Amino acid sequence: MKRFPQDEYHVSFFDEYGYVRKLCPTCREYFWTQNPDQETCGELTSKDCAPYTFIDNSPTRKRYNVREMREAFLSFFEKHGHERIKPYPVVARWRDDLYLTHASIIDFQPYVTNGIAPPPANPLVISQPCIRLVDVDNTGLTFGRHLTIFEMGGHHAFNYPDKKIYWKDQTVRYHHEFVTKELGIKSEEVIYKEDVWSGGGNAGPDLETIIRGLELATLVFMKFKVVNNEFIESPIQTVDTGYGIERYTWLSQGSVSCFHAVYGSILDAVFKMAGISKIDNQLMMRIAELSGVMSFRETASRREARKKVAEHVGMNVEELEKTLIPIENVFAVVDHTKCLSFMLAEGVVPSNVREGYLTRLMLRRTYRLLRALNLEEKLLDIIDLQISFWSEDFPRLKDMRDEILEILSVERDKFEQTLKRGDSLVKRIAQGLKAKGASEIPLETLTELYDSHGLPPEVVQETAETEGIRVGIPENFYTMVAGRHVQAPPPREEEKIGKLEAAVSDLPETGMLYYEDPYLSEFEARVLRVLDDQRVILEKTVFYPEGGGQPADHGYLTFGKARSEVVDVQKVGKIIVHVVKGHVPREGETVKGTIDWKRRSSFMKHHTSTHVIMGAARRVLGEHVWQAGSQKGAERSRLDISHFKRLTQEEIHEIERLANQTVIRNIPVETSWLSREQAEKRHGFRLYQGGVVPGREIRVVKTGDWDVEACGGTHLKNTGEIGFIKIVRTERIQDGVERIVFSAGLPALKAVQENENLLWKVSEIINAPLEKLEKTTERLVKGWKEARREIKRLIKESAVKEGLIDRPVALDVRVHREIIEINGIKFVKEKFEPVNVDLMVQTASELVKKNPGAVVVFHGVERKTARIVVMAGKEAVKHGINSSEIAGEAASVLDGGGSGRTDFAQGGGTLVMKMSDALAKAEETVRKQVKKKATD
RNA sequence: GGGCCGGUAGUUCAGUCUGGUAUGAACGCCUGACUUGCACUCAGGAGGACGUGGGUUCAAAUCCCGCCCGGUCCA
Repeated sequence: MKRFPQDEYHVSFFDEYGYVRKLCPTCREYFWTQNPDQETCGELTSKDCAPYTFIDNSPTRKRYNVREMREAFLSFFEKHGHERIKPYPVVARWRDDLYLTHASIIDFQPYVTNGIAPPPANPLVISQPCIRLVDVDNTGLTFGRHLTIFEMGGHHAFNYPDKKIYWKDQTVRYHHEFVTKELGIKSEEVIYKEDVWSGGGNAGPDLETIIRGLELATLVFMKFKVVNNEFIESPIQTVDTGYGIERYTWLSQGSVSCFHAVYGSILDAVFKMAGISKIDNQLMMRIAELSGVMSFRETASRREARKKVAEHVGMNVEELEKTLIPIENVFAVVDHTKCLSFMLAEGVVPSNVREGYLTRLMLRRTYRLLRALNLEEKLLDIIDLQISFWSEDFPRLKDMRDEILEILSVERDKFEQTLKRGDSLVKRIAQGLKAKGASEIPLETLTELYDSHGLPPEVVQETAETEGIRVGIPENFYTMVAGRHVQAPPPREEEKIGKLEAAVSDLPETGMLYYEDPYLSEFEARVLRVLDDQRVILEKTVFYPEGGGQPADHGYLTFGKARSEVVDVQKVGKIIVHVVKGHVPREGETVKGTIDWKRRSSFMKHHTSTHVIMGAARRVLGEHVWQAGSQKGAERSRLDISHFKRLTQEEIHEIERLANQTVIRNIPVETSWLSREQAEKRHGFRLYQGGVVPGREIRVVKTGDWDVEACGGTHLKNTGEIGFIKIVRTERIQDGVERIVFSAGLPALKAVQENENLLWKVSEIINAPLEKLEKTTERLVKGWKEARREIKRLIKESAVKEGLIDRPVALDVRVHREIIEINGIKFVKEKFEPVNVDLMVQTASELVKKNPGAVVVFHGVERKTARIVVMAGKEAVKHGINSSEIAGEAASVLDGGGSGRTDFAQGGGTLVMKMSDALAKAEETVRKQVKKKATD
């Protein structure tokens, strides 16, 4: 990363307070200090520039807990003219480029930082819960320097060309005043380290603030946009600060770990559950002083760091790890469970996609940690502790408590199943390998176990080694797995749109008549442009362009005596393009447009129904239900919702009932255009059901008290016009996403009638009245199964009887059986009519069992195929009989094939009239085989 | 969104690559014997639309193509 020149960091505050710029000899970074003796940058990182010196030795005036620290921060900036803003959700639903809120500035990107929308206040201050999963491996190891969930205190100022709030100097002064005056830290203890910050398409110089080894805040001066790796000056200069509320809390308490400072009673409770009681505080403190060096991505260097810590405290590594690992695990557990609670409180459903997948990974990781601590059954208890601990500051947790616990227990059960399944799978594989004399699981199997069955190699190792099978885990295991997934990205269609965009960029916005009055079906408008003889742009239109899951309108444009058919309508920026077939109007001409009203009105019914069902689903299933996609049709539409279980029949019916109740209530549907910040303020982030909505102004569709969404579709005036909603079926399109397929209006009635027809048809077929359908079907299936069993039994019985080669004449119902002797081998031929392969096989089997010296050839013809079954007794096989060969030879005469084992084979063919030839061939083959053996 | 794995007896699974009788295995269940406690033991028995629909073939649990259901990895 490039460095900025000194000027970018040199603020007048530094001169005024006697700060000097130095170069850290260890990490080669520049820093500013008031202390002339300060040699290094003073930060404890993996480069080990300095140890922590605040452990058991706090530099602050008093001890703060998280709430007190948050409040101190917020009210300090409030006092200095900042407006306090409520935190945003930890799931960044207003953005499509990331899943989780990982910094306070995320709340204002991209609309505010790009100047599209004004900030909710300027300047403002916020304490934003953030989730960062990149440091998940380091959580616990570094005693709390890394957390997956933390609060970022941010005071932000947005400087526009015509309106400056404050910039670098003031930002540093605010920070300095906060830590010295408010917290009481000595000025000379505060070091400012130069750095370059870049992220989310923006960049700028930043100062990291370091006190007693700990980095506490980052003061970022966003003044560049990043375009193609180049920094371009941005017209808006944003002060983006991040104060680690937890780190300040830790500093103020000087506790052994940040977890002690933040989680207090929860940490104690988990230690107690884990039976960790005797913790050597002196030892812990000495470890803590160096804990920051443990942050590494690779296991190898982590071991090195571990060694360093061990030396520091005078223990060997094994001894140290034995004490330390359970403690680190507890640290990670209290962190991860808070993180999970917050994610689930936002309604994230664990799944195999997007933020749901991150939640799943988090849960699985937590569960493994708990297992290592022998605490897996305490998961829900710990979550419950977190919920009550944080609820006072984040009441949503409390509201969502029951849902959080239910989602979690379902997800945990799933994982337990996976582990259980995996365990027996590994055992079977291990036993199979042992049987083959192998002693190690092949790498390919190991990768497959992970990739297809979700079993990390460590888990496989654990199980396999109890079976005495070794498991070698290569260093680059996960890279290798990733290699299995590499593939070319799908080609994009962006280019075409780009071309079109250029061709219409000079035109004014198309008037959207369908918004002014969604019931309008005819209009007149002037043609502004015609492209490629098939794309028509009008000054205004009632044709709805495809968008938001609602298909484009169809219809006609008439002009003079000609007319063209509109087959598609697309939106390019703010221009609406009609794709037409047939005659094409001229530019400047006035045309009359007519849309296919039946089609459109059905879309409107289905679209409003989607919102109605959405509201119903949320009420029946819970607040975690979000729209994951939707597609409207004229007959049938679908709505995908996030939910953690398959929908039951009862739930579907309840959703259907509520939805229709809403139809009957005839609720007015109001649409309005609101500014983004106003819409969010009034309706919350629930608005973004269909995904991110771009632009400064948002169209809000409000269905009374039932549902409100940002939506660009055409809607009915009130829900009563829907008439009737019928859920046709549901399917699970992904783990955690259920698809509801439904019909609205008359198509809904049609759907019901189709089902009814089906019932009638079935009733007719099985000849039972509708009300007895269930009982009768049950009886029929039962009877059918019994009959199958009976047939099987009879075949066996008959086979035993018929299997006697010299049966009593009375039993000899068949006249086809022929027996001849060939060199002491009894050659038995018999025609079966009708053909029943099962019976043939069973009878043959019985026959050779009783007559080991017999060769049986059973044959028969059904329709156009001839079948042959060959069976040889033990003695016959010893005499050289090979059934497979006999079947093959005979069947080839029939223009077919046959094979099997020496004692049993089957064959057949289509030349049914050649059966006698085939049998002759069979006899000939038997003679050959016997003769050959005799001469051997 | 993309990839991979799986669906066979009440349950967990063999069998699928290489098509040819599901003598399928274990556990569970039923009957009986032996025993009275630790996964009792022994003998016998019942229990299968091989997920589903097509195709290929003389012949499909097995090969090919849809679909449904479950699992899992990646972004």
